Amino acid sequence: MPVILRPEELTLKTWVQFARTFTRMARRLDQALETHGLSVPQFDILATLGFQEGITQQELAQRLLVTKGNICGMIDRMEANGWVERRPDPEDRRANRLFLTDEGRKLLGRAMPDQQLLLGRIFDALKEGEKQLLYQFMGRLEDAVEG
Amino acid sequence: MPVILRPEELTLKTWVQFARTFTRMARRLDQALETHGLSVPQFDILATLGFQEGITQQELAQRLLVTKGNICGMIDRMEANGWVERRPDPEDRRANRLFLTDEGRKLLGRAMPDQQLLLGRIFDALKEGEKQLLYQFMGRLEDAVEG
DNA sequence: TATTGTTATACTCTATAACTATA
DNA sequence: TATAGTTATAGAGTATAACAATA
Repeated sequence: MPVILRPEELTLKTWVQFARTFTRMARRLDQALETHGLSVPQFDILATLGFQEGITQQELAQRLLVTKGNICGMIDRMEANGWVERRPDPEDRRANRLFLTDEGRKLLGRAMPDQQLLLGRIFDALKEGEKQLLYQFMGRLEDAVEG
Repeated sequence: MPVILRPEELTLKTWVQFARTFTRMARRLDQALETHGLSVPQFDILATLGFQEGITQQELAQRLLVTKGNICGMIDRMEANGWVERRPDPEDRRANRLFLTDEGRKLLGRAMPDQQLLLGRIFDALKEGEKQLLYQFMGRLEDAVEG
């Protein structure tokens, strides 16, 4: 039975529940990633490169909403682990293009199905149309954030 | 015009958008809290105590989904700032009961309206019924997280 | 024995800012 | 001048685990 909230308290409570749900889901996903020796930000980088290789560090930073200094350190560690590779951009000698190594691709191939399975089980709580709606709501909320 | 996604990609994309929206909103709220010298976790503690004073550190930890060791350090810093107060529980000498100081209450009184204004502006992107729906979805998703 | 809180330790992610090399 | 990346630094929040006091 759905809880109905009064308008005055609805916004705040929705945000609190939003944050709570995000935290719980993120931790569950993090827990699953640990079995692969990955953190969430590292997985995000692997997944982004799996989707589109050859982007620059700057582009990666913008997609993941972090600074380039942050990405630089992340890539240092991930390159040391043999998961990703920096290749000089032949047309702009300031820039690096980022690629997955074979090992990085294999690692992503092991971790991604886990994540999808977990997400699938959780999102089973919503019907197809509800998921579409949620996706929409998220987009509208993101657009409504100023700055 | 709403974007329609194919079922196969919907779950993953919804999660990615979910995480992205949460991050953006949390940073915007954090930015506003900085003007009061507060972090998000600190605000969460003030708000929790503003809602219900006299809880123990353990109870606070459980509500905020963090460990008691974490809370202990947070309260150390916030007590040093003069925002909260530990009072020994007369009935259980192991426990502390937590209270806002006058200054903590004033600080919360300054920071909370900011946060509510910001949230109000962002959540204006959703109609009343949509907010209710989102609140519901979040509760169902949280319940679907195992562990 | 179990629980509350404390302490010590360590780690990850994050940001800022100054620096370099190129554009 | 502006941009891509690097480096150094700092800080917050988080967890784990061992410990003390009390229940």
